[in-house]
Amino acid sequence: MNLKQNNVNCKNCSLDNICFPRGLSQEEINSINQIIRPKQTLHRGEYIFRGGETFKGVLAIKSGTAKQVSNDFDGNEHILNILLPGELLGFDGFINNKYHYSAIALETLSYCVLPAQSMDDIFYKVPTLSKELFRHSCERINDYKEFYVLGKRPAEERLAHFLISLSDRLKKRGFSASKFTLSLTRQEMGNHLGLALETISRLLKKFQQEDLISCKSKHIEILDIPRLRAIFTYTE
Amino acid sequence: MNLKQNNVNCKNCSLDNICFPRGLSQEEINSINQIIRPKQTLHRGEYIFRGGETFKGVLAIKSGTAKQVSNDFDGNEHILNILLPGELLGFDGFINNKYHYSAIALETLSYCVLPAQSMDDIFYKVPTLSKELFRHSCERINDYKEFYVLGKRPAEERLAHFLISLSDRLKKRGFSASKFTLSLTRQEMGNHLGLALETISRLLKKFQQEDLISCKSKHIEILDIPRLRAIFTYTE
DNA sequence: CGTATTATTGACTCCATTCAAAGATAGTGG
DNA sequence: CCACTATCTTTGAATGGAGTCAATAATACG
Repeated sequence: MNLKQNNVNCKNCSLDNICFPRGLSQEEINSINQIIRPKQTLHRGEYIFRGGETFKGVLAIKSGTAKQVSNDFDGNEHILNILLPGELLGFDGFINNKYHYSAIALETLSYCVLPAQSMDDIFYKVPTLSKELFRHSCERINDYKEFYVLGKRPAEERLAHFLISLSDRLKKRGFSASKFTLSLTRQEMGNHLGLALETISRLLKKFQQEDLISCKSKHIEILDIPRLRAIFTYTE
Repeated sequence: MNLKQNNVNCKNCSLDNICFPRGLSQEEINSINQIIRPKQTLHRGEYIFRGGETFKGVLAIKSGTAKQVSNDFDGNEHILNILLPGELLGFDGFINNKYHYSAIALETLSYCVLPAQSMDDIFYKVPTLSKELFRHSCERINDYKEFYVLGKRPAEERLAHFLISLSDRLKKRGFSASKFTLSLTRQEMGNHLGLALETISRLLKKFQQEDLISCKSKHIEILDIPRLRAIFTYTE
């Protein structure tokens, strides 16, 4: 462990209003600071954790992006979600003390850890954080409910929703809402959205012809956010 | 409020190992007993809560079944889940202090309430229950992940999974795993699974011709659980 | 008993998949 | 730095699974 890692703490982290410290007081942030293990760095393709591994804690992406992946028994990969900085993962490890899905870095990535062995401590001593973790997990439930409903919609709506959802989440984290690099292949996007990679390709072309987006390889620019948003009609 | 309602308590409830008291000690069960509001009764079609309503608490189905429903802005209903006795609902109310989805009784139903106003108390004073609630919410995340992956599979697998999932959950609750009454129309099943009602009708017929199930109106009997289970290949 | 809702069945249609082949891009080593 | 290779993307054509439409049958309900 080097000094640079130790420098990371929640107090001076730009994600403090999104990540673990959301809703906590200064004192509480100080106290979780002693619990959170500072960031670890990974590169594209490396595993943050694997399905089946023992629960090591709830994690927070500090920088970079990741995909959450489930494997069925045929060996098929299912991309459950894309994770952005400030987003938490690993809640499922709380069930039977092991992770049920894998998380893989999509690009150079760093993350912080709320270690499994301190979870009990948190429930006993930091009720505000327990509550916050609970709220986070409830939010994930809502995310998946949205995915689930969206899964019944036509391909065009699914892709539009995916792009807008990314845009919204990036904006919330201080990144550009209209211009970003998506470290996913067409294959991976299709996998995540339950569509063939050819369908993704055709739809991206269509969106470009309609001047909704511009897209060169992995660089995506949304040219008309409201019109793209209007494509998927489903709202809570 | 009548005496009969007051008689309900977690200590003598048959669902104590599934519902709120799961994993709690006798003393802790005594203490939550004072928090949990005893059962309320509803009839088919009545709302347990409506999307948009203020969060009144996390609920537990005591008897009967319910559907969890989301409405898109076109007024279309989306059945997110079917709830059985001992299952908890209303976690989403924890976000912004309101429910985001509705819950509707599918038949005569009774439920218990862990009131919203005591949630803070629980986080501060009953860490074991906080932890248990957190675990429950994490399990719901996993449920929806499973739905999400399954949503990409063909119609036959989805219906097979739905029936087996019901069977498994009923068994866990002490009901018959092979014979049950499903208070859902073909329309509702189709809605939940993202299929047309005609598709449900055709598939149920097919399953019957293959001697996998027998089904007279709402009464379903699974004749060959292993073979029905083998239809959906996806496993965690 | 009659009416409304729900279920079945068939015919046709369409959206997205699959198959196939060519084109673009990125990464590697000489 | 360029050539070479592997991977990824685009595009077209054909196929198919599930949806839609429609008409009839069965069931539930007041």
